[in-house]
Amino acid sequence: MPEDLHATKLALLKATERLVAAKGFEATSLRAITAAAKVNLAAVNYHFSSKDALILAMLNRRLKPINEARLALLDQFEKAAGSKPVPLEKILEALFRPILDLVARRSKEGRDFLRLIALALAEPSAFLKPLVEKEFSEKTRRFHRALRRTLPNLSDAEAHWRLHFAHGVFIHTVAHSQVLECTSQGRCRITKADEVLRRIINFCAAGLRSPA
Amino acid sequence: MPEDLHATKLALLKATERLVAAKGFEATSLRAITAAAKVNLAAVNYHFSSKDALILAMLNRRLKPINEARLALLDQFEKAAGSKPVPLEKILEALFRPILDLVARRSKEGRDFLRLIALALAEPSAFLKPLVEKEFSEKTRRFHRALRRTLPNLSDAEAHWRLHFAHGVFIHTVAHSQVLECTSQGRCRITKADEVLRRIINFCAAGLRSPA
DNA sequence: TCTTGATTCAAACGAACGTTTGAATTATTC
DNA sequence: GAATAATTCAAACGTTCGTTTGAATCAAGA
Repeated sequence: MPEDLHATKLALLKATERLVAAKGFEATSLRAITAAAKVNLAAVNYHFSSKDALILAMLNRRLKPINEARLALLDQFEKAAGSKPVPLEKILEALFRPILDLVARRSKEGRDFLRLIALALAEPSAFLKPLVEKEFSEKTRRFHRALRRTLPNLSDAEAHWRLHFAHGVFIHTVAHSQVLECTSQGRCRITKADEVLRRIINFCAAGLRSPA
Repeated sequence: MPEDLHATKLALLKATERLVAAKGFEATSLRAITAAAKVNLAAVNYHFSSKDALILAMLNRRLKPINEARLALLDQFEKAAGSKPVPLEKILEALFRPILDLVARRSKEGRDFLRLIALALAEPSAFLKPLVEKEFSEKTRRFHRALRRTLPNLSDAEAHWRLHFAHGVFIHTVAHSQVLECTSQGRCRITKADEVLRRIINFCAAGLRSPA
């Protein structure tokens, strides 16, 4: 069943990704998308039934494999740790590496995707809520559990707060990297995934370990 | 010159703040704004000349006093420190307290404003760029300098990275607090400004102090 | 080859948008 | 209190939007 290989659908998903990242959800028209994808205007409603469904499909196409990779990495680190808790730095690596790898592997598409996450989080429009909540709640639960095993002196609430903080570091850093490039006058750039990962993990690990 | 006291302009600014925070920039129409403000549709173009200018005015109305308060606090702490560097926690307090105080003082309006910052950061539309860059670059420069005095072992670039991280913690935490409330199943709430401030400062200070 | 289903296409639909207009109304000044 | 400026108002402008339609085109299976 080569549903996703269908040339028209794929072209639409890619064009949507690029244009929405550049212009935002509402400001990107179906006419612009179909023109960029070189397909007919009616193709969107034919293949996806609506603009909202197209955008959801576009976000899901990237989100799903990334969240699977995150949980797979966490699984792997948990197995490697045996009965012991997973080292804090490994938990953070499982959380952040899949997205940063996407940036490194396919620079333009990866960056676009990060902008889209920031957009989706900020966008108050209702149709994105289910996706954001589903995406966040399940993943957060798993990582919250691992974190409490590794840092047992953290209370349940404190672990939630700090995981939220760590997420903030990561999302803000990668989604608004142009602000950093601007304020640092080009001295700081998000190019090498491993270097950025190391900096972020270093910062977050210290914050997470901080005594109350 | 009671420009800002003009009832129509003020009603428009307030209604814009509320509606844009709830719906986003593009999804909020002038018809919805003028209806909520109980003024005529043409009042926007008469008083602000365009929708974009209205939104910029609305953002500036909140941003300006907050950035002034941030720099004033930093000044105050620098004076108090005399010739010594400002304590790290004081730098962070100067950076974060003015916004959190707005949340505490006027809960609804403060929260709306934080959503607006996240929206403005994520929004790729061009007309916001000058405001965001102006807002960030000047303030960041002052705080970057103070940070390097307090943590002299931090390289110039490292200080930029970590200040960016700290900003991420703060903005993400307050702008997307509903995600935290959701994933923690209501156990974590952004209500008491002082408690949130303490948690954020504690996390960020540890991250900033972390050895390379 | 003919038929059937899937896909593409040009064209149009109604709705909503930001903005403009010019007259009506209100406030200010002399 | 008349004259002048500032503001409000209802109505309309032209544009763009997401979606729908029905015919044209394509791809196989019988």
